[in-house]
Amino acid sequence: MSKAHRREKQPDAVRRSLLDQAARHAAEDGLGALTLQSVADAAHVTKGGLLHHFPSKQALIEAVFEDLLGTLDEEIDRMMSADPVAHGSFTRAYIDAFFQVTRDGESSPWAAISVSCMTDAKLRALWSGWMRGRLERHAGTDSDQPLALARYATDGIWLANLTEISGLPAGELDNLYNQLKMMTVSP
Amino acid sequence: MSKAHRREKQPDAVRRSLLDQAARHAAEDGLGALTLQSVADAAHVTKGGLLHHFPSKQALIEAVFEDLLGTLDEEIDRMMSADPVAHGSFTRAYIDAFFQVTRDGESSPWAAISVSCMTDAKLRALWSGWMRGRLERHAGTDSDQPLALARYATDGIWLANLTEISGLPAGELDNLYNQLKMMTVSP
DNA sequence: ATAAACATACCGCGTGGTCGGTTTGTTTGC
DNA sequence: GCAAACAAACCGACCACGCGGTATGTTTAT
Repeated sequence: MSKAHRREKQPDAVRRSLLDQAARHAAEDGLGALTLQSVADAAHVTKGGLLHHFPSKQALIEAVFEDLLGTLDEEIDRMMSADPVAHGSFTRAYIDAFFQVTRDGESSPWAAISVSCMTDAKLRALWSGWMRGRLERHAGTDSDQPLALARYATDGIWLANLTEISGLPAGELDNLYNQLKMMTVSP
Repeated sequence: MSKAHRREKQPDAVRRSLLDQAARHAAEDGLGALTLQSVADAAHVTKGGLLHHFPSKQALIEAVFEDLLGTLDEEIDRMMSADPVAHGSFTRAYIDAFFQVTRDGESSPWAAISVSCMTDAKLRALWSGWMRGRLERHAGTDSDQPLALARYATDGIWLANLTEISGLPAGELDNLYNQLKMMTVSP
């Protein structure tokens, strides 16, 4: 019994809240368990209100994913601009970004979403498109094979961290992080 | 309109068929799209018959996963026994096994299942348990950090291969494979 | 006045799961 | 050897529920 239509209209804030809550719920219970009702409730809006912003469930999910990709882009750009060395700068930023969400654990919106993303063809395309674009853009500095291997290993670690109940031990995580970072500075 | 109850009873064969068809459907359309009805149909049994073998959908899925883990175990054991070098023998078998299903692409039962496995807490536990047990068992030969990194990279490659629409190019796959194998023979 | 931003009520449908019955196998008693 | 008795395998009809989505009303902003 929400009364959002009696209060001041704030479409942007509502939309933002919907995206955030959808990401949260997906991260907690998996994308499969995501419900329009639960998201609407969490954002203090009715299901009808949600469907006004996003015409379908699929549209909502894609919007969440694109939003997440956007913040990832910003973060990586920020890190890259702070990196004095050119060679492997994208790979280092990639590693840093993923270890950051890895340390955050399940609280990170990325947790379940990017995993469940594989089940959805559209999201898969979005992700691989993002990755392809990014690799093209940094072809000059990040196309070496050892760098690719470091990125793959990062993905694997991130994946393993999700499967483990309480995440990988912090010490081991640090070791892996350092080793990966070293891989990016070789010729 | 199945008439399986009129024909000769063959519970083992039916159970096997149910597991296979469930794995197939999950691999094709994702675990989320898995339906008791579709699995039962594919196995030429009614939904009631299916629920006689597996008391719930969850039970079916877990059984499929355990079955898959069993075949993976066999395969890895077989490969390890054919490996003359002790150091890193499990890691090599692990790499080989995963590259095999990677090359198979979506046709492999592992495709969608192990991805969707992350969304389900029970399956996650099964997988991490399997991995933990295996690592303990081969602690003497496969506990080096470079080996762990190689395994993580394998996971990452396998994951990337799923996200790409038509899989990674075969040539690049071979390069990565060789590089990983070389990582396992260092001191 | 008009459109956007919501709420409310409702529907169709597919789903997982239950239940009682029917057929086939297997064991037991004589 | 042969029924009777019991258990396992399987069917077919059914149900309750939750889901995504629609249609329409009401409030607010411009």
